[in-house]
Amino acid sequence: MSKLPSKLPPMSAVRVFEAAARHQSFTRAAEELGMTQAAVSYQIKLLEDRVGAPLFIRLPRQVTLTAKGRQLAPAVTEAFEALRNAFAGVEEMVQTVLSITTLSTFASNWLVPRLGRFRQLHPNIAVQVSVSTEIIEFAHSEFDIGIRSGTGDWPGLEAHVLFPNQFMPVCSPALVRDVELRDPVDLLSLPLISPSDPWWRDWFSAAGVPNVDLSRHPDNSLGVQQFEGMAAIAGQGVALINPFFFPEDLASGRLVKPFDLMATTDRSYWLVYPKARRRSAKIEAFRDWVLSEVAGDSERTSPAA
Amino acid sequence: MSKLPSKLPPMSAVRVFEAAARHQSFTRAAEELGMTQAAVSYQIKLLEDRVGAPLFIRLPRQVTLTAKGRQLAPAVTEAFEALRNAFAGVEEMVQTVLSITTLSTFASNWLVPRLGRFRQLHPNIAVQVSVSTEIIEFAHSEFDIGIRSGTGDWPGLEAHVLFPNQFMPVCSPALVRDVELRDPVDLLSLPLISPSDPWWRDWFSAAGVPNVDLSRHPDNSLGVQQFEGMAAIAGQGVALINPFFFPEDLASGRLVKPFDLMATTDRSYWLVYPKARRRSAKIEAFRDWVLSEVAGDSERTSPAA
DNA sequence: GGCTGGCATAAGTCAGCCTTATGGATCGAC
DNA sequence: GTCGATCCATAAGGCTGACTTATGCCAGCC
Repeated sequence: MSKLPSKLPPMSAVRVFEAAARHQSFTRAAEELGMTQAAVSYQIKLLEDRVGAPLFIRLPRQVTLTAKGRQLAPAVTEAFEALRNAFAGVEEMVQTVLSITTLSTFASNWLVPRLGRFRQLHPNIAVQVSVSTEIIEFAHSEFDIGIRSGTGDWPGLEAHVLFPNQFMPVCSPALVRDVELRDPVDLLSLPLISPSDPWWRDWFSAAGVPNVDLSRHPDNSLGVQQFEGMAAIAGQGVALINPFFFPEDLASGRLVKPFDLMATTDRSYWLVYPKARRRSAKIEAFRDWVLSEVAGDSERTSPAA
Repeated sequence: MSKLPSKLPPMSAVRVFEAAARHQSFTRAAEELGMTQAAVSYQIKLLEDRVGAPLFIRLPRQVTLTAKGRQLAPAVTEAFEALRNAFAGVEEMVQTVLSITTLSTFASNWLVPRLGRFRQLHPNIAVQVSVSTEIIEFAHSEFDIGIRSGTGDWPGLEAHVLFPNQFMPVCSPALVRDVELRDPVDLLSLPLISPSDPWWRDWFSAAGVPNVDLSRHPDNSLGVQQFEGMAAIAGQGVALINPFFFPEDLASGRLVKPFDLMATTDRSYWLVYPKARRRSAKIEAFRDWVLSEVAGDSERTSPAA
């Protein structure tokens, strides 16, 4: 592939040489590198042995580059400058770009509408949102933060609970205007959205209607809560949704709750990130912001209920 | 001078990253670098911690660069390539350029006339000859080899004796054609070249003429044996020279020895170089060549004498 | 002549790099 | 489906070798 790679000398020595050549002084190079003059002398000698020729001429109270040293110095300085730039660029990217993998409905019905506020708080952080229905392993990806549903036991991940994964039937007020709903079982007379969703059974169960038969209902499954909510608003039927995702629609009355009964699960929505990166400023900023937003949600909904 | 130098990550880790990025494989990078796969994994993780973001995505049986890794890799590879080139250039210079500091007469009357043969033997070594009357410290210079006169006790230097520092009066045959020289003291009737040279007293001493008074002779000192020999050939007087430097002139009769008496000294001509560099191929080559040439000289002169 | 500034050298210590060993995960073959 | 091969991660431990401290040397400079 390439002409014999001609092994590079130890990089630590090269780095010391670069500083010493720039300063034409071992002592000042040592200061810059935060080590002693003796260490610089040691490394230079090492490199000279490696190269097979002196790189500095030792004059009484100063050092000068030899011809070989002069040939080497500019190229080395240039290479290190290039490295510094490259790492500075990545460093900036690391600090300013925050990438999130999130569940679809959380993104559309919770995160995206509020992102404007985060951008105002942290104008120098660019948020990249990636939507996925699967849980993405951090080891197999390059996301900074994830929003996922589960029980919070992910090894190696720091997890902050956001809100419970719970469900309640909702529908458009028009759909139930002329219907008398005294008992949960009455809901079965209305069209259900995504009736194949297993949570329906759980909700009826919690409502005292076990072993409900939903096979009769046409399976117009939408799969994504956001769409189910939209369908409900459009009056197409009763959807089982997490009220956290539709605060506006519930507050404005676009969606109504025929029964104020929540089916709870053992799962919640979580904000997670690798434990090792918990000190990252952008991660801290985003986490704190999300948690404060969630706290605001609770304040707004809980006392009102 | 430059914008905050933003400390570079440990170079050893960067080097490992470079190889791993090129191969898209930790195992193959380890092979290239001559270390174990575990060491590569360790260094990569180190760099990722330092940078604050993953650089590789760990897929089942391979690794891929993340966006940050992709941003970093080309720049790093380029920088290392530049370093490799720079060091290769110096390496070549080290191997192919041999610089010598030598005494003037040795250069003109011994070395230069024979250098053609050395070049034939080693066409890939370029010899740079620098003439100096002072002995140059290797620590304060960048010479590979030195030719100097002395007793051979230079600490840190490998020293090979070439021939003794000895003297004999010579002159043009014309100068003595009509002169009867029975006794060394008769030389005093002829013009002496560089009579202020202290070796004259030593030679007369060795010839059984102690405390000779040379103050009468005009002090037309030339200082350099080469010039003294040339003056003698031109018939300007009797010169005290080292016959090693004038083999041709003595053989051809352009110079004659009025008395076959050599004044010896405790000094010799030496070929020296730093002990630490005795393994250098070009130094070995030159040293061996010089010594073989000197051996040839002795063969040619000694049996004849 | 002391004093200062700069580099070299010796000795000793300790961090951290690398190795060995092992485990987990996936892919392919049979 | 099981077994083996491949590749990376991780833990534990050893050992190198990069630093530090201390000292010496040399040359200018007051």
